[in-house]
Amino acid sequence: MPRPVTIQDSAILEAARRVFLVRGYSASTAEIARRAGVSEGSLFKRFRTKTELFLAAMQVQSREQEQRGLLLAAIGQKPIRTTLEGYGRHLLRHLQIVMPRILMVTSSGLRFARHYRPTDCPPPLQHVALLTQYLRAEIRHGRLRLANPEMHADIFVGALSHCAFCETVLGRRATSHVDYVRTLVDGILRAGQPPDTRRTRLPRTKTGEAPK
Amino acid sequence: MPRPVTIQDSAILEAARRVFLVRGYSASTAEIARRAGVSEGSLFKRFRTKTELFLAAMQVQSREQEQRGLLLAAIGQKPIRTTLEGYGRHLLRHLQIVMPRILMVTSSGLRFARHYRPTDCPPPLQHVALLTQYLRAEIRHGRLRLANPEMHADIFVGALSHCAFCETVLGRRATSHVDYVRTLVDGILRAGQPPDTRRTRLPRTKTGEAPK
Amino acid sequence: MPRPVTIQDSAILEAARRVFLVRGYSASTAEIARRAGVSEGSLFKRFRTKTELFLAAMQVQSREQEQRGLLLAAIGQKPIRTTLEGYGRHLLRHLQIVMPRILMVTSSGLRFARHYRPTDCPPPLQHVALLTQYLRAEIRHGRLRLANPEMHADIFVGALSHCAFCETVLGRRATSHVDYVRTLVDGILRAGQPPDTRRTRLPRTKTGEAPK
Amino acid sequence: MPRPVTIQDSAILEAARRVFLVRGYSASTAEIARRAGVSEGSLFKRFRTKTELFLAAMQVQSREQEQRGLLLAAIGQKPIRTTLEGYGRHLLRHLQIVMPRILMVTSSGLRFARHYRPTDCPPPLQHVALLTQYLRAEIRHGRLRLANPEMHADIFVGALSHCAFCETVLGRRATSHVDYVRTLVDGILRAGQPPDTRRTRLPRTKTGEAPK
DNA sequence: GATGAATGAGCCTTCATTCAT
DNA sequence: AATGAATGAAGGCTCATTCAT
Repeated sequence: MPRPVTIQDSAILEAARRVFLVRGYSASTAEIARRAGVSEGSLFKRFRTKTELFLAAMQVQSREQEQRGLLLAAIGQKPIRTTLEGYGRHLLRHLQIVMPRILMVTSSGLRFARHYRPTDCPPPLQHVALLTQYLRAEIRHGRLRLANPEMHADIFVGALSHCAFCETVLGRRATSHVDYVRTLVDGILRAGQPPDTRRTRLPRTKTGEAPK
Repeated sequence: MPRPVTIQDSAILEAARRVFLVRGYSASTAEIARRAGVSEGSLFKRFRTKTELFLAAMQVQSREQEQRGLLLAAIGQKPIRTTLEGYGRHLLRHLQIVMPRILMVTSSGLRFARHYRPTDCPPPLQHVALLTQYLRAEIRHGRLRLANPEMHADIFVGALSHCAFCETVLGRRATSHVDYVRTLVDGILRAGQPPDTRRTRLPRTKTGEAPK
Repeated sequence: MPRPVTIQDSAILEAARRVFLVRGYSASTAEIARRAGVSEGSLFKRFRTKTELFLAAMQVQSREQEQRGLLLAAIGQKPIRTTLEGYGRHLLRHLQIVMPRILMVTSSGLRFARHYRPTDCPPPLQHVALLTQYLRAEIRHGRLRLANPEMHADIFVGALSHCAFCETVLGRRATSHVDYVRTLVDGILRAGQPPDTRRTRLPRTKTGEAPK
Repeated sequence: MPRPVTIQDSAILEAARRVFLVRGYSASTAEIARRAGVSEGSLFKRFRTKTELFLAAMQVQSREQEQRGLLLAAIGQKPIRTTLEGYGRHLLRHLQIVMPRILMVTSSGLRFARHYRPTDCPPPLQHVALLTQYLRAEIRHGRLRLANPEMHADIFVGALSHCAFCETVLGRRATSHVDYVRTLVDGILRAGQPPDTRRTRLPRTKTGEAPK
């Protein structure tokens, strides 16, 4: 009757995460073991190699499927603004967690591709794809008018991603996330209107004309 | 009278850059020396420390001041669309170079703060500040109408930054940069129109209303 | 439950001593590890630094307190000659061990002061102090007559120290230690007699007179 | 017509000496060159190897022959006390210079023997030999009575050597050199008197009897 | 003759990994 | 299962020495 396992993988992974995110991939396994309150031997019983541990620690276990369900369920039902703002705020929180880890993996010298199954679409693009799917559906329902939904999805995700990126690289910043997301949603809702209409409101001769 | 210098710092830095950007900060100085066709000893004659070499290699020598001049000179003169698209394309090219290096430095485990003067505005925010300055000026000239120029500048820079970020993390991608920038510029030019006005043009019953 | 310790610090120290005493401080840790039959890694698990190892190896664990007790217990009891000769022989043996190490540490380039507490009396002077204390006590007991006990103690220790020094620098030598010590003791015992008295016993016209 | 030599060996040697005596044999040739105000190239033009430079710097160019002449000339002429004190003071000054170098060479890992021509008698012993020769001569002249002149010479040189040794190892010290030498000379002059004579002055039963 | 740029061997030290208990 | 002692393969860095000018 073997002795039961007393060391939780989660404890190791959390310690590894804390250490790797501060010291980079070059952090030593010794420090991680110490932080996890575990012997180095145990570490390597669970993760055969440092790289394996690193990738596991940087892996994100998220409830993305759930959010995906919520977004798709809102199609044609809930107000677009409300839906997009809710999704945007969720996505930003998610990216705040994911971003430092992506940075770490990318710059570890390990190829990013190996981190995710090669068949999967890589995470940032997944969000763009999902949002595009939503926007297209709303367009089909006639609730939204957009010439290029994929581009807009990309800009929307991109801005949030950039926000998370800056916070990761520079530390906290002052901008209100709620306002930030709202402005992004405004951009999408406004895009339905043809720019020509608006242009009449500004001095015709000087501004905003497309280059010939 | 001593033997003339035959090893250029630039050659070392270029080799270091190539190696570091692929293998990360953990890349060995031996490999860098080999790539530069130089002895390890010479490496350390020029850069006393691996860290020093790393930071020097990741440093960006850019002609940002020049672009800054171009942008500010266009105020009230050149068409806004042309100016913004030109600036956007330039910024994207710049970010493609800068992004991988920022990533590397951030996640090297070296403390970022030590290597940039804390009084300086950090690079990504500099671009936002410059663009905001431009947008405000055009608004003052009555050539543009924007409720929140800073936010828009942030979204503009953010989207480009994200674009560069994705390319860095995932590798090349297909999207046309020209189109991408144009869509972003559209967003800014369109933003002058109040969303309320537009909303009346879409079927009332389906869009943007508060959830029942 | 972990693997039991199989490498004794003493084994490492002994090997280090052998190597350092022959090759000097510049001896390589690799050679020491080889001599100790141990991996270099293990070396640095025990001694964090080459310097630390060096100083530990040069440290002397001696039973000086014991000898101190013996000497002081003899005051007023055992014959002075016997006591001094015994102490002298012991001191010489001790110095033969200490001398090469002092030499090594002194000229290693490491600053001596950092490794001995500045409040402590440095080792060679400790012996002088102890012997002086003994001589003074015997003088107080009326068993010895000496104008300058400290000077005599210094000469006594000095001669033995020099003996050990020569052996260290030149290698073994022939002189009988027993005779050497006896002569030194003679010097102290004889010193009680004023030189003037003695001088009369030698042919007046030839010795020690001031030059005409 | 070759360009004349502008760098003096003596300047290099002096710099080397200063550096080696402080930093030990591990001192770098770069530092020595810098201290000497000379390029590393020039250093190695003069001394083919670091070891060669080291040994040359530690070599002593002294006027020992001169002192030898003075001492031997005094035989049977000048008062013994005056002669011995003069010689002692000279020897001490000499040893203060020689001692640190002997320490350095001994602990450099280079074999001491190689430093001096193997046919020569090593320096400390040379002094003992010379002094012995002098004492024997004075004994033959009937100006001195000593059972064991070699032993006394050895003690005399040894005490001075020890004095220099302590100063080298510990730094300056307070003892008056003049007094120190005088006491040593006293020891030799006194030794002529048989210890038995003196013993009568002390309580017979307790002190100083030779062990049976 | 003098210089200092260039080198490569080797040093101290770290660290991922294994292994005996 | 869990420990931590032990290891050996690098890694960063230094330095004596050479060489083109």
